[in-house]
Amino acid sequence: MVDNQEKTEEKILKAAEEVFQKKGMTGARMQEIADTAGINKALLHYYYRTKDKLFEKVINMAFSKFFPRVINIMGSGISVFEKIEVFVSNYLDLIAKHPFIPGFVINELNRNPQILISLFEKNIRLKEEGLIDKFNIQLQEEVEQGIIKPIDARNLMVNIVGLCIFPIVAKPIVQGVIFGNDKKQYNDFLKQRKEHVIDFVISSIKMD
Amino acid sequence: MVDNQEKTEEKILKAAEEVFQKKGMTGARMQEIADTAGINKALLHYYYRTKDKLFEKVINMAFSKFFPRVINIMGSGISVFEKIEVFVSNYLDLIAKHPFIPGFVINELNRNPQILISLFEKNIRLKEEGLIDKFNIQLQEEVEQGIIKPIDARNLMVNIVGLCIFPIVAKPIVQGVIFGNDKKQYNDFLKQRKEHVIDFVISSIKMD
DNA sequence: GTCTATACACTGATAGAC
DNA sequence: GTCTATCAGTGTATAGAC
Repeated sequence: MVDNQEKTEEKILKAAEEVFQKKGMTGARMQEIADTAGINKALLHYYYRTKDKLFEKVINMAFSKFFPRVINIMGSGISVFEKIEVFVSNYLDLIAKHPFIPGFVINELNRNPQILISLFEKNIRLKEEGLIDKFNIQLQEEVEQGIIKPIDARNLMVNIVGLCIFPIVAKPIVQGVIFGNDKKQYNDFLKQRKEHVIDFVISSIKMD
Repeated sequence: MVDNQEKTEEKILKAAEEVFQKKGMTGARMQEIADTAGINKALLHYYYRTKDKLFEKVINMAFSKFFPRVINIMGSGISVFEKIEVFVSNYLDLIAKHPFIPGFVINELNRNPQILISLFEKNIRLKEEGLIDKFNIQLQEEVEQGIIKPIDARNLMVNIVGLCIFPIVAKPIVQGVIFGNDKKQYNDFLKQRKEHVIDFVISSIKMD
């Protein structure tokens, strides 16, 4: 019954993803995950002996969904402006597809920072590859050429990712405080964000 | 023993703040809060009958620490550029003083958005006062005067708050991924953030 | 592999003495 | 107000039948 096995494991992971992202590690209940997967609680422990093991798998999936692919755009051979455009566009699409992952990962990492170590082992090592340093070299070249105003790669990258992620992660506050809990206004706001963020960032660093 | 009463309640609230912010609502334990406060678990229930009541008090304190005061800067009589400067400066100081509150509030609000309703009742109602709309009118005036490039208040405010909050809320990722877990580099990064964010935002919207 | 039943520990909350 | 003792409920995890 390899077929059933794979189907069950798939169901478990999908259910675990859903419940963990909604309730968090401590708030999630094995019972609820079992119910969501349409299986028995004991079967959950048959596949993943402990809640910790299951959680580790789920947060690993979440992390690897966001980091490996998109961040490599930074290493491609296009100009800084093009990189900003491609990155923001891809990143916002990814966030739209998985809106709960950024907040979930950030929150659980804050509660237990040592998770990051395990995450690094199983994902692409950014530091070793020197991606950020390489991007910074390109950036400073364009600064010297007078294309871009002085800025360092760390600030720029944090700004870009923050501008992309914040409106989603802080959805209750943005929708509640800024848009008086009007869902439509909030959704319309998100739709125009891609264009706006690209404009905002490039407008900030482009030399007059 | 009014003196002792106040002291105990103070100790409880301080301990509850610490534990709830560190572990979250579901992860926090009444026992740990009692231990941190140096009192008995039963005494906790004597002051706050349930965990929910205590949590509500704590998240209310956290919320009211961030919203009422600083956001009113938007309503003062200074120029848009000055508002940005004052707001970012005050906001980053406030975050530095209470680095765990933004992530705590955002996370708990995501898990239980209805908290916001109770929060609104007990804090200044932003929507009714039309603060954002007033700020937008001022903004559009300066746009028409050719001082500022076209931008709406919602995008600008989300950008500013996001740029301030993100590096703190996502500390494990920023410190871990961007700075290879180098604490000193991360702290140095935070120190230069105030100046950078102000520059970045104004540079983006200032008409050439 | 999948189920039912259950063990065992922990947690929030209360009772009652001081 | 503050403590000790304790209960009822819930949670993770396992045993054992099929």
